[in-house]
Amino acid sequence: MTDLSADIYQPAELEPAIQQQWERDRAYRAERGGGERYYCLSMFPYPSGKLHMGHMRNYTICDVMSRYQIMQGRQVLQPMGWDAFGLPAENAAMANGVPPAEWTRANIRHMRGQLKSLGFAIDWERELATCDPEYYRWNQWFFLKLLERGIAYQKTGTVNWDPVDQTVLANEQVVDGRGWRTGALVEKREIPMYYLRITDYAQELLDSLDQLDGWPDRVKAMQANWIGRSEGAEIDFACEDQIIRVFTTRPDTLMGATFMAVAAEHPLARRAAESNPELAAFIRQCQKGGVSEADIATQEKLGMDTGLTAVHPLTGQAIPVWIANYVLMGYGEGAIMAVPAHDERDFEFALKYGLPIRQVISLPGGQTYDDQHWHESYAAKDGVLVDSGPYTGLSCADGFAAIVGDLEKKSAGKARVQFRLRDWGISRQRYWGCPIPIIHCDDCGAVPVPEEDLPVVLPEDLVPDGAGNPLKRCETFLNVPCPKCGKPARRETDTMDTFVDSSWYFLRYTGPDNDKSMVDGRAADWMPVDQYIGGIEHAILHLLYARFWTKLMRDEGLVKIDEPFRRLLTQGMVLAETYYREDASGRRTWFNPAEVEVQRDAKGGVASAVLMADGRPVTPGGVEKMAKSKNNGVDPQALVEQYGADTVRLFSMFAAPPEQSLEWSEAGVEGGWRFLKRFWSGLQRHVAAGLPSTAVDRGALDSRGLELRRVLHETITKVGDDFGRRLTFNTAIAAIMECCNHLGRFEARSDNDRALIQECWSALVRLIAPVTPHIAEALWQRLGGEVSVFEAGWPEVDKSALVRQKVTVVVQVNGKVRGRIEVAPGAPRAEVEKLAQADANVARYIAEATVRKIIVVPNKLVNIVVGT
RNA sequence: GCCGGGGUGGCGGAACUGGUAGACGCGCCGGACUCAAAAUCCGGUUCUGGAGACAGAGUGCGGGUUCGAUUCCCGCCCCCGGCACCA
Repeated sequence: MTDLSADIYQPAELEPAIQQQWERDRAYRAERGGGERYYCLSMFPYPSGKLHMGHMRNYTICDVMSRYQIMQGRQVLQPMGWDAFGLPAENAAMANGVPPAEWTRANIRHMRGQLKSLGFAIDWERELATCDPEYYRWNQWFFLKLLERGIAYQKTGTVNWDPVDQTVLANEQVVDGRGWRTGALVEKREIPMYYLRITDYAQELLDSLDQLDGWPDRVKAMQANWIGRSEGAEIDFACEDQIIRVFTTRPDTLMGATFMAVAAEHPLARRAAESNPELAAFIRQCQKGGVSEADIATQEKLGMDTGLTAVHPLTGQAIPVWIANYVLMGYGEGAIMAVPAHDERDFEFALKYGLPIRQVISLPGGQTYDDQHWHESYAAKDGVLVDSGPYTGLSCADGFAAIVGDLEKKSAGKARVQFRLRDWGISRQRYWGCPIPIIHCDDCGAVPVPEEDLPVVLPEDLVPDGAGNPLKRCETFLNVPCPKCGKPARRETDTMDTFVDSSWYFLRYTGPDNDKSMVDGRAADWMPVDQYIGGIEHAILHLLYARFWTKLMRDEGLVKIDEPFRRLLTQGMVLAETYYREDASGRRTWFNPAEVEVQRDAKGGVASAVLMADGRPVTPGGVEKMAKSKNNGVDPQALVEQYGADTVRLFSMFAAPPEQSLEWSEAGVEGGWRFLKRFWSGLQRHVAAGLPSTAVDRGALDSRGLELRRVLHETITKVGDDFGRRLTFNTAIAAIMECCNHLGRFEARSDNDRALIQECWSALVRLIAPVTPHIAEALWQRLGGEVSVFEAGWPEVDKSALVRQKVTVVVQVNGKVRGRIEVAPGAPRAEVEKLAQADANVARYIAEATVRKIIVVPNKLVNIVVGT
């Protein structure tokens, strides 16, 4: 049967046909087959409209790992869903008047189709969207449980306030301290919000990081720093009839405290301002600007003396109390004792306002304090206390203990552990989110919605206009009788942080059809997730909240696990070159790389770039993250249509290891396309000559055959290790390409050689299958496969094929390569040394010198150390 | 500002535990095929010198440890991610 069209690689016809075959067989239902379970999960997408390269990369990584596990005989769950609530839908609504629900659902439809065209082994029967009431009702239900347990509670929080639109702004809506739509100067404002006591779990979240062997160390380090456990002391300073409580990690420096500083929101600051208009004005000034930590940390340090003094708990000395904008109300006690000699921020502040600086820790070499050169060593803990009264001469550690001990005796302080982590504020003053199930009654206060009334359904026909939450104007939503007393009451209009939605979706995938409970016994079958894959930008917040939520559900008796994700892979960003033209006023117009043609010089360097439309030059603007603002986004869909899904998948796995950023390159895609064409035609030529009827006879192979077979089995070993352990798909693909190059140079001289070629193709098709599943499936059939290539199993390594007759050993003289010798593997040291010195080029370097030492690394290297 | 990561040929990257720097791919150069081009195939390709054998230099910069450093240590520079309401 010779079908001529089958001789040409035509992914546009091939891929949909293969996909239909998989769909017909329901090939990727998680429950299919037997074997050990493997849950392979990628972070679900926000349905922003179109699939972008970052999604494409994320889901391809996940699919490669899933398919590799399927080929290992495992039962694999690879689900997909939609992180469907959030700000972009409201922005889109403002821009074109479409309700967020409509916009979101249309995007989901479109993106689902795009995902399907990429051929992922997803179990679509488990798909979920967080904007569906069947999903978010469980957010609400669980929130009520947390309220009962006291984990959820209400307190005020600070938000960005746009005074013109009279609305709360997200941090990203604050641009240079101004509201994005109105341009008005943003203010801080305190409003009531719901919080979750994540700080109750701070120690456990920190401790259980140790269990996460499969997580990158850098992510664990970031989380540990974020949680920020510090051991120190709380110290009370009397100030008139009040107490200022501070937390410090350095009670040993207490004798060096020369002033105190409180946050602008601190009760003492407010009280002092009541009788002092200047202070009140300063506090108002501190109220300006955004709430983000980066803004606060980089702003100029400002302060003002309150005129009050506090009493030093040990010396009884009066020290001034200041208001300072670098003291945060949200951390510690909102007040600090300032020790300018041993804290860089206190130092900067003291220098600026002429406050005294008192050194209380000795410095290396008996150095004394120098205003001009504040140095990090001033924060060191390895000196001894000086000028510290009874504590002088103690080490920092002993001073710490002695001072805390004395404070405890005086009831003026005690040792305490403090976390940097703050409780999680989950209230959002936005429409497009999960309603917080609370009813406000004038008589009964904030009343939880009774469980049987859940879900509180979000009306889907509202259109936000930028001036506050439209739920506040939606009478049918707002008006409801109080569940306690039955009098008219109003619903809470705040919705939940979308991080709530994404904190447990991976659990819901295990039983998405259960309308009786949040999760069921199936969670135990699949959890924890064996492999989680997503962007490094989620290293802290999402992953911390998901870990926290899992522990909350455990403590509610819903799951039995402590940690949700066994292994984590954080993928890098997708970048592309940018091109622009600048007009007379310096404004830049950005051109998409697809519209630009690059011209190269004789060495291959970039000589110039021109816009294809008009042939005139454009300026390369460097490689940047794909973004609308730089117009350097490349649409995966267009590439799938041009080259097929397999080529796009191949390139994105080949161009960089998954953890690193990936630089987009059209030429690189072409390279992937050429490889697949060669792979296809090479295999077709072999098939066209007729499939061999017998397996290879290893004993009958000549040296060329043994060499090819050794390369093949080394490749199988390497690819298995790269897919299964190292997760470096780029090197796996390189190894497959290299093996193909060997195979292409191999000339069949006998039927046994042809049987070897069959062995090679049979293995190579299976090795490449996780990356390029469609072509592999098609070629597997042509090789005579009767079941899907994904049921065919992973090729086995024949260890006997790996044995080498000779190895090349490098010979160095004083660390520089001077020659190479061939020896039998495991040759005795003496023989290797002799051969190395006998090498003609090596001999030139050792003839005139004395050999002092010879280092031999077996089967690799000889280094002859000579001296004159 | 704080926390985390990165920097290797013309380009993306490889070198896994301190042992041949540059695998694989792109680009470029040369050749074959073609009337010609495209596609395809073959060869070369870190830089400098040399016809070559070979030699010297070389992994952001400056030091250090070591027989040997892209890899370990110290000090810098630049780029990227996160900083709690973007997701």
